[in-house]
Amino acid sequence: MRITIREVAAKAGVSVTTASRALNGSGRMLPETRERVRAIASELGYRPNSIARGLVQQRSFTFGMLTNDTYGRFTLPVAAGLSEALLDRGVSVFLAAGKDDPDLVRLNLNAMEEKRVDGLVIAGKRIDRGLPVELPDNGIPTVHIMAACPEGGIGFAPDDLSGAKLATRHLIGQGRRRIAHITGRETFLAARIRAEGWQHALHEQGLAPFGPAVFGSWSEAHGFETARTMFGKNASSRPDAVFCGNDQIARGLIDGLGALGIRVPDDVAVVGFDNWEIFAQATRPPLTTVDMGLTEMGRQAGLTLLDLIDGKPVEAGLRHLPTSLVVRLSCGAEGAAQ
Amino acid sequence: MRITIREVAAKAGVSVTTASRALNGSGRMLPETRERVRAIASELGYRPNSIARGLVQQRSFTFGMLTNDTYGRFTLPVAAGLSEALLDRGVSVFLAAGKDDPDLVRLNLNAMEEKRVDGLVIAGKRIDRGLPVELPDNGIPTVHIMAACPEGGIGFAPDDLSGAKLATRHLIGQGRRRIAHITGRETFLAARIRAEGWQHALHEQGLAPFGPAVFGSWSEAHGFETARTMFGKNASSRPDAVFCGNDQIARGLIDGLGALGIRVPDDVAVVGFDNWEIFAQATRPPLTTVDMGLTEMGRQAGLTLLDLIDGKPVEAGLRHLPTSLVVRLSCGAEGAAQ
DNA sequence: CCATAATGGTTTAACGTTTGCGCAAAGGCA
DNA sequence: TGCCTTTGCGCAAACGTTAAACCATTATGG
Repeated sequence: MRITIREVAAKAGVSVTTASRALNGSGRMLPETRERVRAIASELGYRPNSIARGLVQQRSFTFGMLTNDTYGRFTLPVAAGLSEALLDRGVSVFLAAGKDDPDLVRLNLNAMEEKRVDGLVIAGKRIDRGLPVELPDNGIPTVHIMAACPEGGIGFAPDDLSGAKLATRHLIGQGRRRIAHITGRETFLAARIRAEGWQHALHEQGLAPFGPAVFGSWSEAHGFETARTMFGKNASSRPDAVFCGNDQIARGLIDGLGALGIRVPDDVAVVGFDNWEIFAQATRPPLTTVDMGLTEMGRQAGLTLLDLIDGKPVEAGLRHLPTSLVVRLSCGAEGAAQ
Repeated sequence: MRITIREVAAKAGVSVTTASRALNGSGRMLPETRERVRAIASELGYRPNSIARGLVQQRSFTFGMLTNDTYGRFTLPVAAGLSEALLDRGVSVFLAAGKDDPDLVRLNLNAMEEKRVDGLVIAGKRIDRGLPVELPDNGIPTVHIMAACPEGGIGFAPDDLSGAKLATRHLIGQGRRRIAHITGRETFLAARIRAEGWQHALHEQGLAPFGPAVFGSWSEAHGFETARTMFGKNASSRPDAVFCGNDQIARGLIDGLGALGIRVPDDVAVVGFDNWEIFAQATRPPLTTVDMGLTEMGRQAGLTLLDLIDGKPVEAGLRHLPTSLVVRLSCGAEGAAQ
């Protein structure tokens, strides 16, 4: 049996209450008493029982994170930021990676309700789709990350618009003028917004988009194929840079260009989106790309949830977190980071 | 305030005790009474408070998973299997993705102790390294997944040996005879074992390994470079197949071969290891690779932990779980799955 | 010197469950 | 009838902690 506060109190010769207060830094008592209790607690290896505390305080010091991202590409950075922000507040995070099966989601949601999580993070893969389940209003403070955020809810998403502008402007800054855009399915809001950012940044400088945005799947295959269709023609009618909607498309494009004997970044500069590090770094050449700040997003979501629980005023709505450009070699910049 | 069992009992006109027993299917009572209580509970939307139950039963119905895999490539499939196996037993899983910082690990470990997790899963990236922290003997049942397993502990790992044999035999079955092996750092036990499996499978058929195993980093770059060194010579002294130690090396190799004008699978068949799906599928051609059964590993770890907690006899030691070959196109097989 | 406040605690109740034990009523058996 | 068993349920304690209320003692202010 683990050691309880009762035994600490007994050994210290004080009441359980006093021991509790000594350890929590609350109440009034002789500094000497507090120290004695603490010394004995650590000597005995006492660990407060978070469950018992939870029962009386009506809090579990526990958050739940529900996601449908099976590969963990988005989930894990978010979860890492979340955990990290909560660690020193004593809050742990349940992770339920539940695919898109409504029944599974519901079961997980149930489990979290029974566990009395203090807060809920709904994390998705796209900003215009929510869970495959109507979230019952269970009174649990909730934030949404990269997932559709219901009316009056609180959401976090990357600022796709300025991310796209960042990438495009950088290409312009590198002297590129004929900048194309290859991206994912037009049904994705993110794809439409990024395309819009690309156009904005170009118009800003009096440049015209190089053709319409090429929508397609979010896959390498799409990038690879588009290399052929876009660069197959005579060299004079080719773009000198491409901003891609994600890193996979960018990589497919680069590989496709390689197959056509077109050099990156010499002939064509390429910028991706997502900064999926393990992937972007391995691209040849390493991929310049827009970082969505997922870890920071997780951190902020955690802090916001804490505020919400503490009853602090929290503004509803969607927060677009700043993105940043990670410059590697595919854009032709000098002195790029590896 | 959430609705408690007290209110259910009151509305059903029974004592709290009877209500509890009705809902848990324990005790003796009129079937009619049991049904009435249950109906009222669901009508009221009653959710048992897992915290209160945990306090009296001295269990939290909670596992902790500690990992140092930042990308989630291994962690998320394992976590998915774990959660899934535990869901219908009412157990949820805390995830702490803690890099390799000893202090962070210790903090997370502390948090889990205070949360009174019933079981602990230590998940790593390699089978010959454990946590950067000496695990205190806190009496919490623990299993290790893809991480060094202390004396007398319980561990799960892919069967690297037979996985490597599987891959190599498949290449032999495709008519390949000059089979090379490119893999990761020799300091990794997994690299040495896979190399051994490769040799075994060849000797089995009276074939000699094509040169020594080429150890290096676990990266695409290593595969890409080795394409040059291994295939740069005259065509007669080239392998006709390569078994790679992971999917990244395989992909690097394939890309490198492409750059040399060597066709996969026509000239050289390639098999990887890991079945990192999103990656293997996007390789051109799609990568035949060894699946480590990570999800199944998570599931088994969960079930084992449950047995351990229930006091059932569980044999100590490392369990090597079967791997399977996922045949795509890079090995030249007919009728391969996409 | 009295009223009041501060100090350093303790006592007691509470959080929402489960569970060992008790107990009345009904049934079975000789 | 008398005794034992079964049925159906309630009482009360327990899990480990926090927190509101209380209390005796000592210090403070006018």
